Amino acid sequence: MVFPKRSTSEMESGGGSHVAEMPRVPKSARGKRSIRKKESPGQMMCAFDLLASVAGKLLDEGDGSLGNTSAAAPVVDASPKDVKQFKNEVMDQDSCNESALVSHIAFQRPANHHARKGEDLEGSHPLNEDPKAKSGTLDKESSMISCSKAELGCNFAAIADRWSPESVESGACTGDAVANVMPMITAGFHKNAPDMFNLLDPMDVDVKPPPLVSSDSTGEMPLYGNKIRRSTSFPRVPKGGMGFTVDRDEDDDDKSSGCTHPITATNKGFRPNCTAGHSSVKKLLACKYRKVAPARMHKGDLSCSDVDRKPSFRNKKMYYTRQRTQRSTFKRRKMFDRHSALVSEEYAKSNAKFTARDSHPASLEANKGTNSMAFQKSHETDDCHVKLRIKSFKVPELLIEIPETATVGSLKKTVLEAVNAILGGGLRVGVLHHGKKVRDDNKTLMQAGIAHDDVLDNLGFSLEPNCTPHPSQHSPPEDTEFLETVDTTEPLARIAPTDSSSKHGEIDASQELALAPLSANYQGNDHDSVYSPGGMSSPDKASTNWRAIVPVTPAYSNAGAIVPANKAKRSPEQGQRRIRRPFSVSEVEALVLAVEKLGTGRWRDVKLRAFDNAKHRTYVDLKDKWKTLVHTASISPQQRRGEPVPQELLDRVLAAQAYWSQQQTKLQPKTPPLAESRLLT
DNA sequence: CTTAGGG
DNA sequence: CCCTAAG
Repeated sequence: MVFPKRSTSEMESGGGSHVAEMPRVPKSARGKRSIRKKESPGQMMCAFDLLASVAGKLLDEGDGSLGNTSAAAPVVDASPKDVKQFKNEVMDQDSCNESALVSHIAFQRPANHHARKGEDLEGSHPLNEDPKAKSGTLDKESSMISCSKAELGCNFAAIADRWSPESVESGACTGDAVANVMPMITAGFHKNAPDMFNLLDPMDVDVKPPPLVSSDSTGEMPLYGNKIRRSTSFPRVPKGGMGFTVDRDEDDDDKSSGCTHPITATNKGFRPNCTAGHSSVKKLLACKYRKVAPARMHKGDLSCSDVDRKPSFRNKKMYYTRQRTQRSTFKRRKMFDRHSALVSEEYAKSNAKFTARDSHPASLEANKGTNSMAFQKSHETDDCHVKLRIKSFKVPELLIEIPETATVGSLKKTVLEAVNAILGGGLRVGVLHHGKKVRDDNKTLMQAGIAHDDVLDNLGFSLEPNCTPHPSQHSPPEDTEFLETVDTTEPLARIAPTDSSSKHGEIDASQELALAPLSANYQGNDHDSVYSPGGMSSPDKASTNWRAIVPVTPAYSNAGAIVPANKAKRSPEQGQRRIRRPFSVSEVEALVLAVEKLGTGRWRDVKLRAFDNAKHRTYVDLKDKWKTLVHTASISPQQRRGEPVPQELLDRVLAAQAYWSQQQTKLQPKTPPLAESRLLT
């Protein structure tokens, strides 16, 4: 048989030479893995990404304490100067930002806060205030808690205002087209604080933010197009069928959630370095945080609950800062979790404005569900395109608790993390039209009244918390999965955030978290149809009402409660088992294909080759799956359980298994690789 | 971090 | 899937 299709083109470094990839290439021979990250060409960054990236940079550069190498230089002594520096850095970064989209991050001091705080911040890092005093200072407005901090020993008071959807909306709508919003992050200080310094400058948004929405020619949302379409078209793939092939680069489901990327970033981004240790961040939203890490919320993961319990792949990757991130460690994450002090953030909401302009005649249908009723694009044909630009998103509030003794670097890190977390997973995008929330995701823009000629100022976007209140609700995880998330979410929006990877390849989507990821990468993946935007498939899930915010917010709003609450509820922190995600036939196929080519024993490569986009599915998972496949293939069909795997695939499994094990043994003695070629034929 | 295996 | 031992 012809097994391994040995194409010389393997990705492996050595790759080419003869036939098949060598079963085992010495690591040294392999290219640097870290570098291997693939980048997807066509992706663009969206506002979310930008924000995230900014944050990432911030973090990254932030201070040595964060970095591995620079560990030595804890930022500890913060002199006023440091702060300044910090600020500058930020600004610089901001300006550098490729995309330029970005927003500012400002630290504000609560007006009523003690002056000291401000001082501390500015002056130096370690804040020596009396914790108590601080907590006392909380605003009344803030629903959050002071208590928790005490426990934590954090000095900053966390403040959280809960925001209601309404508020969000209103904010969003407001309208000046131009207003930029900056994500404000309130750390310990109040949000309204009078004086704040902007760390980042508002960039000109002009720069073409990556098209959140616009792209012209394509007609559909550039980025997301695929996804969307797919979703619509294939609400769900029948289990048995092999709908899509997973095949290499594309497969997998995770893509959908945009969250992923951002999230990922987050996690990775910070290195939990202990140095900073003290501060950790916890999201209020239980979900957020966790999710973040996991990144994917849809499918199986229900939102919050399951997220990523263990640090596994998902978290790991954060391409953001580090290239190598792919392989970043769990450790970080773990550490992070552990130490985390807590930062609670409120949901961030944000709004964005965008302007719409004319556009091409393309259709926007993409976002609408398949079934739309009324008109499709009845209008004139001319401009069916609505171009929008989101100038910036504001992250309304972020609560962060951090010890006074924390370094500035840790503060940065914390903020970054919080931002990433939010971006990553905890948010979904809402669309507001004339101040009203447009909840029907299936409507076409036209139907929703968002026409090219109308849009400009009437359209708003909001970021809403994306967690689900209780995982329990979901029924079959599969079905439900995504819906929640999607539900309210505007298709477009979801899309937007995405692509992290594209940018520099850095961000991976790994995280499951967040928003729908959309990275281009995923295109092929959906087979699982994890998310069916349309939500059409399952009735139950129906959009039900998981409106984003509603349920969730309340729960978490009590800050005080939150912290403890989360833990109490489920401290997923360390570990719950990951949810089970049976391999689909297409995934199996992809696996088989990859193994045929790469052989057994090179799981990391298999992962990269065929499941790079599947955030969940670690190489260990793949190896395990292979193990089970081999077993499955060995037993009688009657004894097999679960979704049946086509016999053809099983046969290939056995053949590949046999082939590669043979190779392995052959090589052992000292057989030259060449031998294999003969064998093959 | 990866692999390989056992649980 | 998880966990661990070994590289």
